[in-house]
Amino acid sequence: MVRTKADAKKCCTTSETLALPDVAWAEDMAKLTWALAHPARVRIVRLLLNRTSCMCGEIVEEMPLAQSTVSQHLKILKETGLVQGEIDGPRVCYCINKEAMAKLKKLIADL
Amino acid sequence: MVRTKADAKKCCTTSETLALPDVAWAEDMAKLTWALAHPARVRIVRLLLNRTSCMCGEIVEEMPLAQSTVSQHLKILKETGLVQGEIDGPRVCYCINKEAMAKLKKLIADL
DNA sequence: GAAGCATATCGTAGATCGACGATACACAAT
DNA sequence: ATTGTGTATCGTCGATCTACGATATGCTTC
Repeated sequence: MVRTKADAKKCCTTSETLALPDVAWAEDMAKLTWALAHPARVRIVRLLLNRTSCMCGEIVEEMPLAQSTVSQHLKILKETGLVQGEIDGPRVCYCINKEAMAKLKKLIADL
Repeated sequence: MVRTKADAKKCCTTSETLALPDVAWAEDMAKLTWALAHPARVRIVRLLLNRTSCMCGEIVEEMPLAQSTVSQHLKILKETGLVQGEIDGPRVCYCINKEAMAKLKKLIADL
C-alpha cells in the first residue's frame, strides 16, 4: 500500500474551480453565524421563536445569567439584526427579525 | 398615544410556552455555528464544497493568511466535525464531512 | 418632582481568539 | 540515512468575548 505522488494527485481534481467565494459574502455569513455561536444566544433566539415576542425580564428569568449579561447578548443579537427590540414604556419587547432569520436560513441552505 | 401597563401587556402573550430548549441542543448548535463564525473558515468551507477534496497547500495559496493560521482554522473545522482530513503521504487532503454539514443545515432549517 | 421598576451601559477581570514566525513532525525521494 | 516538502504545533502578542456588579438611563406612577 505504498502511495506515490501520482496516487496523491488523484485525491484532488485540479480541474475543478478553486475560485474563492466573495469576501463580502463570507463576512455576511460569518456575522450571522457568529450571532448563534454562543449557547446563551442560541437559547435566546429559540425562546423568541417560540413566542411572538418576549420581554427582556422574562428572558433573564429563564437564563442562568445576570441581567447585564443577558442584555449584552441581546445587544449582539440586535447588532447582527437577528432580533429586534421594541421599546414599550419602561420595558423592551424583543422579537425575531424574520427577514434576517430567513436570510440566515437561506445562506446556510444554499451553502 | 400614552401607553399604559395594560397596553404593554399586549405585546407579550404570556400563555405561550417559555420553556427553554435543551441546553445540550443549544451547545450543539453553538458549536456548529461557531465553526462558521469567521470569514476565513466560511471561505474554506465554501472552497471545499466546490471540490471533492482539496490539499491544505491549495487552500493556503488562495487565502491571504499564513500557513500556520490556515492550519489553525482547519483544526477548528476538524474539531467541530465539519471537515475531515485524510493523510495522503506527506500531504493532507481535506474534504467536507457531509453528515456534519447536513446536521448543521437541519439544525438551522428547523430553527 | 420623587420613587420605583425595567433595561442599558460602564468598568473590570479572566479566558479565548486570531494572527504570525519559528520550529517540530511525517513521509517521499534520493 | 539525508534531504526536501507539506503540514501541524508552539510561543507570543494584541484584540475581543464573556461574565459580573455597579451604576446610569428612561419611563410610569404617585
